[in-house]
Amino acid sequence: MQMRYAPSRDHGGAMAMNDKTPPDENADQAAGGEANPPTLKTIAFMTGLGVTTVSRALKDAPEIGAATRQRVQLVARQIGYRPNRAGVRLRTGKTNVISLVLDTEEQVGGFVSDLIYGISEALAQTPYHLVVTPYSRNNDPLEPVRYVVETASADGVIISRTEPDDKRVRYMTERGMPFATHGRTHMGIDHAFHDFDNHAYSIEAVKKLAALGRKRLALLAPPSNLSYYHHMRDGFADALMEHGLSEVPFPMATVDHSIEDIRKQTVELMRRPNRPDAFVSGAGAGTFALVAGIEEAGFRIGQDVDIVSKQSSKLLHLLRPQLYVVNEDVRLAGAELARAVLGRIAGRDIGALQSLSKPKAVEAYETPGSGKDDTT
Amino acid sequence: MQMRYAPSRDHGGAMAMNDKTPPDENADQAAGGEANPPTLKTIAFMTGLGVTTVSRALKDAPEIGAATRQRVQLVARQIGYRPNRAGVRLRTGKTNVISLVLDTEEQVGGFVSDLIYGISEALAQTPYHLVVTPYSRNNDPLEPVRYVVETASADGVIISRTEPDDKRVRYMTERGMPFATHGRTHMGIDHAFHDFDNHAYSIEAVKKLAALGRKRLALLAPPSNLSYYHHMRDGFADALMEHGLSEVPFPMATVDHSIEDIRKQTVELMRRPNRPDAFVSGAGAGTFALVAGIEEAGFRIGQDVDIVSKQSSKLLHLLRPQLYVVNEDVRLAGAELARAVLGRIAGRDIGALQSLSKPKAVEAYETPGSGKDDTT
DNA sequence: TGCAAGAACTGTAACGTTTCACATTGTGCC
DNA sequence: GGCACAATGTGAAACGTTACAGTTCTTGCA
Repeated sequence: MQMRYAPSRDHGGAMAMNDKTPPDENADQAAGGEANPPTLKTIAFMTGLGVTTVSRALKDAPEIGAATRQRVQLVARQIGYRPNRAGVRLRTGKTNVISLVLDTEEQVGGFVSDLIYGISEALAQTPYHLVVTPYSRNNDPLEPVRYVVETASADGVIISRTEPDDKRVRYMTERGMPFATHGRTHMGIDHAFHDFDNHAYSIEAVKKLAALGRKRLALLAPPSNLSYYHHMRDGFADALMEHGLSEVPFPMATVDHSIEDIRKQTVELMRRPNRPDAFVSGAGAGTFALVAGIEEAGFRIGQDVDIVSKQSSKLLHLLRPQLYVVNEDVRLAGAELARAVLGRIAGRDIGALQSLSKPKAVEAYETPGSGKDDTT
Repeated sequence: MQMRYAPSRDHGGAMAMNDKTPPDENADQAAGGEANPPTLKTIAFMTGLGVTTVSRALKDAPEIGAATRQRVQLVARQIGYRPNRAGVRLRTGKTNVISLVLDTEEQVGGFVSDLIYGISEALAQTPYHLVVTPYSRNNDPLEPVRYVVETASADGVIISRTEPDDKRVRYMTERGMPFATHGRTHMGIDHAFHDFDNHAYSIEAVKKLAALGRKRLALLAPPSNLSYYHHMRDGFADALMEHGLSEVPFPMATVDHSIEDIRKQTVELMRRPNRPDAFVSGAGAGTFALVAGIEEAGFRIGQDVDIVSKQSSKLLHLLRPQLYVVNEDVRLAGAELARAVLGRIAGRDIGALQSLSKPKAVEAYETPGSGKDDTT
């Protein structure tokens, strides 16, 4: 698949061998050596054009003749030309990078993996790279964002752990940095986001528990500074009201607490006289702790207590088949978030870049072997 | 914290206002406007030096006077100078990027999150960014690596899912790309790695099961193409021999299979006449499936069957307290891997960049509340 | 025929950095 | 006094790209 350096097409006008200098020592005709990666200059030399023309031709600029354009693009493809990221970035400021800002204390459960995979998938067919920018929950969450903005080290940012009044959102909006949030805000700023509908989730969860005849419900909620705390809590409260159920407050535990803490708090809660007879849980890992605490206090899931839990992995039914679960597709969330930032970067309308993922129905355990068993 | 542009220190020789042009419109003395980020030129202008001198002074080059060096560094610090990554990269080829190459079908369990957090932590105090380069298990694992090498888009690479004869290792070694592997190889190539000692792990696991009086053990192993399959299997076999136990083959399930598949296979295995009375499991998520399968077949953990399992999260004891676990610190692995690549990039000796993490002792469930209870 | 206008292409400069080869001192030594 | 030589600093060029301001043709039209 060898391209000749001075094509003899008698097609465009002056095609005489010109004096353009070949890029460095590439002149030794592809002698099987360690050829440096081709640049615009390489293509310019091969086609006999100027680098400006080549640059333009590759991005379909209108002032380049159709024949030339095709010729350049053909050559570029043949020799596997890839624009040098540093060159582009230096000249234009465009980094082709999306920064995912992550809290490194994030709870277990594959949440982060799935998010990253989802984003990666969406970015795969684009020139964008994904860089992970971590921060510790103890530090200012604004700091990593400020870093990215100040150093202009990404074209777009994805953040999670969104708060109702989120300074990162305000900051990036002010600075004009495209971004998308995992979770919504309530601060009068319109921005791209993807969110799981936790309001609907807790309504469904309560409905399920009501149908099971449960009366006194506790909520294992997110930390109260996060937006989805409010969504989940509001849905919970609304549904309690609607079904005439009461809440057993459980303020000492959130999904951010350690497994150990949640377990302890649950034991304590269950030993109270007015213990709950059901839980709605905001996170899979937390549910592990809930179950442990409940059983340690001497009660049984599905009998004394029912639990509806969100989960992003599929492990809960293996923990206790009696659990009711709602699956949250975090991988999808990642893909949506990527789509959203890319949209913002491309200048698309914010309205089109906001999505809410409705929870599926509450699932009970489906006894295995009920499907077709293929062997023996 | 305002720096004057023409400092009046009568210290170094000629300090007269020179003709060097101020960088773009920064000349309007920090008028509260959107000042562009400072560059070498900015510092050169402020100090009255040439950009070459400034560049040298900042990297402690020997041909710069101590006084000048300090002066430059002071100014740089004051105005918050950060080298422009694109500039450096274009000029030197150095990207200040570490690429983590990940299989996006990776099993659940927070493995990836922890790895990333570990790496991030180690990278935090360096100029390095972490970019995640995904690939699908269906595609050629060499492809993402080739991409990184060909486009020189990172200074170093971390790979996992290492095979005994790993073409990625060969490729990167040939191309001189610094890298570290999560897992060892056996191909006569010396390279940086971090690994968990799975050989020791399965020996400990078998020992534990032997002590419990178990006789017929099955192994939920990694897929046989991966290096640690052999380590784990060899340790398993050695220990069986030593303790005079026998193996019940369990070849139809590996830790890479879906939860569902493992569960099914386990049920089938347990219904055989010569069912195992114990398992050694290579992964936490797999153990969930094992437990489900065992119980579905009508047996009880801790009674009819014992299991020793590796885990990276801390959930197994909440699943069944009767399980025996060995914790694998993946976050540590991440940090070690980062240290290792950085070491390779710095040209350090390979020998110093190989580490093996010994398993801790096999842990039984510690009944909660046995420690100090602080409330009530 | 002359000329304006368009089409097609080009060179130069710039982004911020480092490297190279060179310039300007002052200093020690004979 | 002259000279070599450190010590210290310097401008220019280059990395690969794109934007700007031309330049060279061809073509249409008065």
